[in-house]
Amino acid sequence: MSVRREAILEVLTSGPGHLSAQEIHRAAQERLPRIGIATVYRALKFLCACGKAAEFIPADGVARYEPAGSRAHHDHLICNSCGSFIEAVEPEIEKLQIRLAARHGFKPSSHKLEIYGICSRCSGK
Amino acid sequence: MSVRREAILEVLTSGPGHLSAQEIHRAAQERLPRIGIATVYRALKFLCACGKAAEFIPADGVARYEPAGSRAHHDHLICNSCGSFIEAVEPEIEKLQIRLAARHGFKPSSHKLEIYGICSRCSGK
DNA sequence: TGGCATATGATAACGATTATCATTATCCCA
DNA sequence: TGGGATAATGATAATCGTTATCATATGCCA
Ligand SMILES: [Mn+2]
Ligand SMILES: [Mn+2]
Ligand SMILES: [Zn+2]
Ligand SMILES: [Zn+2]
Repeated sequence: MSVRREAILEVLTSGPGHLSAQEIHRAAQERLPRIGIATVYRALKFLCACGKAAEFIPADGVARYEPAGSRAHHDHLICNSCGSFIEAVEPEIEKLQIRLAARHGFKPSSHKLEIYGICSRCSGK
Repeated sequence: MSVRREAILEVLTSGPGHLSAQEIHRAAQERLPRIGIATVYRALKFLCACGKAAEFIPADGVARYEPAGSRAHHDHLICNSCGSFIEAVEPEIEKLQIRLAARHGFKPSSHKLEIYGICSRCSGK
């Protein structure tokens, strides 16, 4: 773990989470002003490969990253209005997914459940 | 509906489904050799807007399209080995998703469930 | 037929990501 | 400790999917 990779992991764990590579780059530049965007992409790939970060790609096709390893799996509720990500998990859904896959002779290794809509803050309640 | 938009809709409904824009372009060129890629993108946007097609973006970030309107909602099992898309639906999951969202004060408008793994053909059974 | 809106194709532009390559930092052992 | 292998870095070019632009073509109705 080089000093930049440490810094990027620190951005992931201390920041608001669910950041894009560009956002991570901007945040990292506050500590390491000369860090390049290529280093950020390389570090993120490295951190994902060793299980310290996880990448996911929402409907706009831009990859986002969050810390992993110590954190449990979860799904995302994504607000179409403010863009915020709400983390949620429903164990029953997880179980049913496995059964659904099995019913089709499919061996699941990962899954992505994203629910798009309007968060409580944006719906003005 | 212009002749090209008809042709592209025909590609969507008659082909193997879950095609990317580039794949749709290639297929459409077999009937309309001079059709441009820009027309394909425009037609796909048009068809999605009027409910005749649906776009979804899997984990590689490349948009794929399928016919819509007459077809019911479904989720996808995506094979990491051969890239095939298996359509599946589990009504119980659909219900639980709505409850999960409600629990967070979230008003869902759409969702995407993709399960990645190995299909029965590729697992050699 | 003329006029105007829409559709089209070629191509430039764009944003995210990856590849390249020269330069630096880091590691490891004589 | 020194120096050479090795890995990491930053600048930048290249790539890929997608969108924007613009001139031309086509369709449609008065
Ligand atoms: Mn998350
Ligand atoms: Mn489908
Ligand atoms: Zn919101
Ligand atoms: Zn397969």
